[in-house]
Amino acid sequence: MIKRTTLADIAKAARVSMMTVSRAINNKPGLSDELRQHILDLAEEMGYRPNTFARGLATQQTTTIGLVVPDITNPFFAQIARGVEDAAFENQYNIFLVNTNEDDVREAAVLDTLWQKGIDGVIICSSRLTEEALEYQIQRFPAIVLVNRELKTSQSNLITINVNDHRSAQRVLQHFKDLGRKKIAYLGGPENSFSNQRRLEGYKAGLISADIPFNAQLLENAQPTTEGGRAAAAALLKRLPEVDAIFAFNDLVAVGAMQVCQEMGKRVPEDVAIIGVDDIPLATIIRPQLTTMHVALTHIGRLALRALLDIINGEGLPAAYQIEPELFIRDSA
Amino acid sequence: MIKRTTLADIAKAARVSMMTVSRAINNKPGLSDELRQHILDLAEEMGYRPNTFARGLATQQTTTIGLVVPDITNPFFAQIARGVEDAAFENQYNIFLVNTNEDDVREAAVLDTLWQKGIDGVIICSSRLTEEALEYQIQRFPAIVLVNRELKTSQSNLITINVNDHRSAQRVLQHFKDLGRKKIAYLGGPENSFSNQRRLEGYKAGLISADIPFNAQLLENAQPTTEGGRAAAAALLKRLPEVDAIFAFNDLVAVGAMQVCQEMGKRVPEDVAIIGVDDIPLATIIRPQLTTMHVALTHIGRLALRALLDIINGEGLPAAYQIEPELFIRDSA
DNA sequence: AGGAATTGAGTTAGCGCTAACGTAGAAATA
DNA sequence: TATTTCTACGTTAGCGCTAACTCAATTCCT
Repeated sequence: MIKRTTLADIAKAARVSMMTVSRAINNKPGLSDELRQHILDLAEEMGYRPNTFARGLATQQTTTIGLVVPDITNPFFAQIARGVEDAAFENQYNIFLVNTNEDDVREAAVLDTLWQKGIDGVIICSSRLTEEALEYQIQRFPAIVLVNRELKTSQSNLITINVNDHRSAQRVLQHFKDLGRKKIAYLGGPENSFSNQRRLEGYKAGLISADIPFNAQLLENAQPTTEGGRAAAAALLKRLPEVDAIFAFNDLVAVGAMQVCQEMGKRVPEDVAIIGVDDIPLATIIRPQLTTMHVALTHIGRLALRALLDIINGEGLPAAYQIEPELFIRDSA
Repeated sequence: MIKRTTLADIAKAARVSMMTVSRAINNKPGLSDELRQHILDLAEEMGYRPNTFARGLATQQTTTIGLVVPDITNPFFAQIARGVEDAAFENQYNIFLVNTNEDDVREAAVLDTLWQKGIDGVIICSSRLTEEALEYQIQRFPAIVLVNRELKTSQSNLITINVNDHRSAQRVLQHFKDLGRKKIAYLGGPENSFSNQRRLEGYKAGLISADIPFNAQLLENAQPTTEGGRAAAAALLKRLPEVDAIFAFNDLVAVGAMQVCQEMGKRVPEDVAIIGVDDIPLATIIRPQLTTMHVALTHIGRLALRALLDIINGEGLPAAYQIEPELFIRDSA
């Protein structure tokens, strides 16, 4: 490994003090243009790159943030992560990526190690921490952005970004109503999921608008995977074979449900119409292509990073962003 | 934000020197057990967490590594990343994640910023850099692991991990032969991809074993996406409608090809048998389920991290790992 | 019992960088 | 001309931590 060129090396070569070099590198005033250019040329020539750790120690800013996701393998989070990373790259920030594996103990543990690194802020996606634990984390980090999670109390160093799940569900119900469907089931996600609760409310509100009475028999909880969708759909259709529409917690669940329908000899969308949420790539790969509530995931990622930088830079901004999803009508409904 | 507890704070509270506290925290010899315990208790009580940046500055070790992938949105890399991160978590390492967007200029740029952070090592997946550029990177980082990329020269701080693409292709051809297929096409990946070249060689070798003459008409290059697979398969089948087997560069290409076949009224696997590579989650979601060369992706990720730590810790080890994929026979062939 | 080896600390210096203050000389002002 | 104000740099100190050295007190050996 080659030895790094340091500020001191350049200072010696240029026969000036380290401070002068520092000023030149950081484009700060206090030296003549010729000298600045000379130092810059020298730095270039000597292959100088500032050591960000050392700079971080001195300035207490690391230009590094943490990104906490349940599972990067899930395309939903992968898309968000991609958006975050792209925006971070543009702003010269680096990101620490950690997976919580949907486990709140591990989530607390990784936040702990992240905090040790002295990072400037964290973006936490779909946190499983309790309200209390989350508040503790918020007061220890300089800046936090919460994606897919709400918090009752508001803090000055916190911004939340949430999808409008309520409206999303209502829009789906609206579409089912337009299609003339009456037996509309909801294949919900994990019970402790916040989005699930909001979508359930939206589902109920949608039923009221469509003038359809609520029926608890049409509800089933599913793990947010294809397998979970299969299991939940199988249970649902065994209990109520006359279901003619399914609103799924997400696209994976929707695909699982679609498979089960087809295996039971039901045609999609003729016999059962299915709508998912998220619009992951799979939605257009599967046949029939999935009608789904499109959520601009990479956009959320970019927004999350910008929001975080806004907090770090002390700009006054909304404490909460609401993302409006859009119904993408394809072939399954 | 709360003020961090530092070593100095504890030293003052315990009325000992900072060094004594440092020794206690890092479990180094040189102090009595009682004093050590007392300091540890105090540290716990005061909520002390070492500042890893400061430690990194002093020790020149950051317990941080970089992970460079073309696109975390691609399930192939997401799985590997997950393996890397899991193993990193177990070893108390943190990872910087960066996407190159399959662009060699951006790849060089992110490696540059990574290097500035003074990280202990990098794992680079599917590097697009030239041999020369890669060698430059290798000599500037303490440790490097290359996944899905070979290098002619060998270096002491470098380990490569590659899938046995040659054998993989041969195994596929073997299976097609067993199925009695004769017109076997290869839908290759990008021309500059190393795996693609190796698979093409394996394909040719497989043809020889199967006693089938090589026919360049059966070759088509595809972008490694579903869309790319569709385009390539369409071109292929237009030219040579009698194709009865397709070996695809990866599962996404295979799925695209499968769709095109079905849309043209060909049955899979009866009329056209299709085999992919990688075994991403999609392979079991799609219908018919995809027969594919299974590659243990998270295992590769874990292996990559362990290999990197081995280099960092100066353990003598193989310079190259070869991963043997396995044929998972499902419904498409 | 006297010197060597060991134990349990403290002291010093420095990782690479920057904030804050200091200072010489030139230019501007009175 | 004496004084103030800039301009262009240099000096000092410190971010939080650790490596390497020092040193006093105890233990051990012959």
